[in-house]
Amino acid sequence: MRALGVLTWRIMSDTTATRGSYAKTADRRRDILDAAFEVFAESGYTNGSLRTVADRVGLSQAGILFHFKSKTGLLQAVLDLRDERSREYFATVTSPGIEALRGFLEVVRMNCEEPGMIELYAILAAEGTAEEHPAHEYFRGRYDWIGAQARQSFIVMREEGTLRPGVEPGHAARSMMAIVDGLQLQWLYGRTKFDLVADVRTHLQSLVTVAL
Amino acid sequence: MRALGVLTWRIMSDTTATRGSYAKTADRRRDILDAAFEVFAESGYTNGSLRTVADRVGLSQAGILFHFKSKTGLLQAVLDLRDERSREYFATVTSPGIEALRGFLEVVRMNCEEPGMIELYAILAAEGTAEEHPAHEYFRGRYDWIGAQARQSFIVMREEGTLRPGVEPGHAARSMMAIVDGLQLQWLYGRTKFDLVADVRTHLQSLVTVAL
DNA sequence: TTGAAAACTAACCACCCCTTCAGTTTCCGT
DNA sequence: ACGGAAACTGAAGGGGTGGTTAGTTTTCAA
Repeated sequence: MRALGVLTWRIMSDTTATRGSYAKTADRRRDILDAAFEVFAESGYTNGSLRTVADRVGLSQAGILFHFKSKTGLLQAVLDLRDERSREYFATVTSPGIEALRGFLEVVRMNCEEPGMIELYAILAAEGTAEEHPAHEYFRGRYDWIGAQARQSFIVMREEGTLRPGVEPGHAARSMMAIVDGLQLQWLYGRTKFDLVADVRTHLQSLVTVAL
Repeated sequence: MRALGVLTWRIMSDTTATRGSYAKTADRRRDILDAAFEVFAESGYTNGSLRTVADRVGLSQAGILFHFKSKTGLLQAVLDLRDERSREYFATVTSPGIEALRGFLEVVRMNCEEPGMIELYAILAAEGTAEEHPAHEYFRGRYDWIGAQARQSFIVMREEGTLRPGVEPGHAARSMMAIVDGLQLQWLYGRTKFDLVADVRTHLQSLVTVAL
């Protein structure tokens, strides 16, 4: 009887596995991710420490390593979470062309309302230029994806005749991303106050003939 | 006699001071600065270590702190040295206007030939967004200076009628700096090969009516 | 209510960091 | 050639890092 019970448990444990998380665990993980987002945005990945993340969320350092098995794992989770929104936003709205550009502008506007977003990407993108950096592949892929997406939009617009004459789609795509990154950096130094979204729109407007 | 001698020495030491450096010291310092330039360009300031600088130049870690009293002192020296060139270049060539823009393009071209330059500024500019960072003031001042300089040039050109109609000098200046910073970042990720100087020139050309 | 898994902590490890300092070697003016 | 300053080293101090582990508390299903 008992032996049979244990056997049943063994079998169940092999199939249904380990019992699952507690109710509040999901919230905890989210708290940790939010704190990590802040810390990485302020100090970057290498310089930001698990300890400060832990302090900020009211846990021990080992505690957060229970939820995310390593520091790089935590970074990955942060990036994945933040990617989710813009990616799903793009998935619904976008077909290549003027609408995609407007969507891009919209994403920029959204990021401006959560300044941590700008800090995080500015710092990590620079830090991630080193090939061994855990975020290197992420940003390489990101630039590839956005760049290709944008280029495709400009190509479509050229065929439609809405691309300003003489503008090369590849250059337009690169310059679009560059303007955003560069302006964000200036914005972080905060000396000169300016409307980031307006500046980006002005630049995009110089590339196309239809109103944005 | 002896007491008088000591007195004289005291007086001399007050005026002519300490004897001065050895012959090869200047070269040593230069070697250290070059190595530090490399290390900071690769890993940034916080992450780059004095030890790797020391190893690369064949000195002990304490040895390089004899020449530069602290790590931040070393960074300052690196920045000062690198600033020297472009600053003196600008001082000779520049009066605000189209010539200043051409000079700016020339500086970009120069930096492209020494890629470490691009790495260093991309990484440090992002790292330096934190207010307590030793390079923070440096970059704030740099953006201020270049931005004001550029804006002045665009204003002059507007009066000359060589600024493309509808272009606002402030936006033009910001976008000019942004394009460079942003493209440099893409260039560091190196996936897409492109001519950085050509892209910058194309952008500048979209702002003015005279050929660059 | 009980008992086992999940959640968490404290302590520790091994490593790297910048800086300081007491000595040692190298240079070089006299 | 000598003597003292400059140049440099090795070791140690004090601090912070990510990661591991043994043990404790909390949750929750049966």
